[in-house]
Amino acid sequence: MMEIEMPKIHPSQQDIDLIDILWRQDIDLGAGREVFDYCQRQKEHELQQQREQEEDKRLQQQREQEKALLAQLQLDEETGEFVPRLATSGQPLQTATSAAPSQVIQTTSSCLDAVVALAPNSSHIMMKSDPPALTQLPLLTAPLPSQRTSPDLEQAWMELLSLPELQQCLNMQMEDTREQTGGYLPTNTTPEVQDPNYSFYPLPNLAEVASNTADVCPPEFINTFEESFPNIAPLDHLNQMTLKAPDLNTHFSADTFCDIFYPDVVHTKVTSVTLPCGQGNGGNSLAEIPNKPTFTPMELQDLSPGDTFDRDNKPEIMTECPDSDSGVSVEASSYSSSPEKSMYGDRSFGGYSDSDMDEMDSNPGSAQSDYSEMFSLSFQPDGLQTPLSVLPQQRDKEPKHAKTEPDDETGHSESPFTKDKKRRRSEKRLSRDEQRAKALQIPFTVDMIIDLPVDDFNEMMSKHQLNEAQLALVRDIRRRGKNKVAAQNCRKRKMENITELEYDLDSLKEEKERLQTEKTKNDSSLRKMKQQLNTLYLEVFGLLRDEEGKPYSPLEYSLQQTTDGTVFLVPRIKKTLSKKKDS
DNA sequence: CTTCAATGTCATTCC
DNA sequence: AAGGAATGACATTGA
Repeated sequence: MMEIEMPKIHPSQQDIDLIDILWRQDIDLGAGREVFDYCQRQKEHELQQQREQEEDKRLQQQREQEKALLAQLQLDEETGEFVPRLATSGQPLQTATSAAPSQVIQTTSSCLDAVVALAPNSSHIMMKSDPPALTQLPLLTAPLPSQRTSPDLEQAWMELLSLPELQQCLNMQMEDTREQTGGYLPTNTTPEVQDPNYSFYPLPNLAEVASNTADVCPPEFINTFEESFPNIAPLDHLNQMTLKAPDLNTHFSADTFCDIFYPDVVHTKVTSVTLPCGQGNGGNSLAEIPNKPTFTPMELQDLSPGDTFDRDNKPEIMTECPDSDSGVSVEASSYSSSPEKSMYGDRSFGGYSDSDMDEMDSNPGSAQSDYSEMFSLSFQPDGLQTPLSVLPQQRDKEPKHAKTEPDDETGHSESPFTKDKKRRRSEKRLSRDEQRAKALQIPFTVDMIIDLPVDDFNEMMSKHQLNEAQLALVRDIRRRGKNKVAAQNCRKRKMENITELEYDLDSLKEEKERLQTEKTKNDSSLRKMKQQLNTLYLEVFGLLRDEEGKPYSPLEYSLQQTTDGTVFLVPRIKKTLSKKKDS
């Protein structure tokens, strides 16, 4: 898999990087790493640091620009777009409620920074993300380090976080959780107020993560890492070692995310499961990754800031969230006048509805190809309902913009995974709404929802207490189900009509042919009869004699027959004379 | 990569 | 008025 192209007199950058990788993987190179041009590496390191400083400056400027932009924009509730803020309208986007604990505010601001840092075009980042979404972040960010795909990945993030249904569902679960726990979260009652606290949950990029981890990871590891991925994209040969990036992130993610998201609140919980970032030997973990995904589902849950909200009391939240993003329809968003709708309401932002969510089910994005392989061991098609179960959906989001399916192109044609994927696809195709219903824990089967008569349906609904999102989903499922059948019938009818019309057309063609044949026969017959008549006429005319016994001239006389069958010999002259008189 | 058929979905109209 | 059928239009998906 790895191709080592060593034999050059002066090792190139790629060679050095490759040596680094090998070294960190504890692969015996037969000599110390310094042997492979230590001085050059020092220079490179200095250059790298210089570059980083410039990059930091740039990021700083970008953050300021973003903040300025935020201050000037206002959310359009109807279109879900940001529009230039009017002087007197609306609340400041970043208004923190008085009820919000200080650490939440702190989280928000730090998150903003992190988000801004993440996204080069970070205006896109101004999407909503409700707190439960945080539960997804570590796991979803796991593949982040493979930053050569960062544009795709960022886009995937944008899309994921922008999903109205995701927001809606998560938001509702947030509310449920808050009700049960009386949690520490801000007790906002209006979406507008809620927005600022939930709007910016960061997706730390690699650089950010690395810097944040500096206090727990040995500097040399960081340096090594930074050197190894100085400009990650160009390292093509690293593409064949895709395993490393996720691992790096797994090491960073625990503390990093906690620090960024919940500097105070979450830390205690997370540290109990913090991955051994501080061990300092990145090489070992790098080498382990391909065979041993660092994140197990449980770990992912533990690392999820979101479960801080109430992990103990409502573990099912975790199982619900992954799918719940797909469970809420556009209408759900609109019904609840949720902040998400105002952010990306209706279809203005690509029209993400529950159907859009489903698309994620079957289309792994390019950015996650490595990712899917990484988690192929722990991934359950739909069974575990661990946070990982969000993966297929998230991955499905991709193809809209990255229509390739790198999973099939990675060269890892491991049949089990491929088969599993195909199987999941077919399952997904059969049970889209079922997955949604499952995600929102709808207590009915989709068939019941669709097929029951209205009265029975209403009765069934009245027997269960469903929240708004569930109701909306049930309505959507029923509407879609009915419409799906209607569409099938319609197409069937259309096809039948077409078939019938084609049959009619054939019949008419045959009829036409038959009539033409008949016409030809009749014409022929008519011609024959005319001929016979003419012959008969001449014969009869030839037999006629005048008083002197001479035959009548055909020029002067003609035979004419009246309606009663009597035949007269009529002189033609009179006829011509009368004609002259008329004229 | 393009094309095409099948299918799902949405919007709209009508009953 | 609500629910559903019908259907055109569009998007997605897989071959």
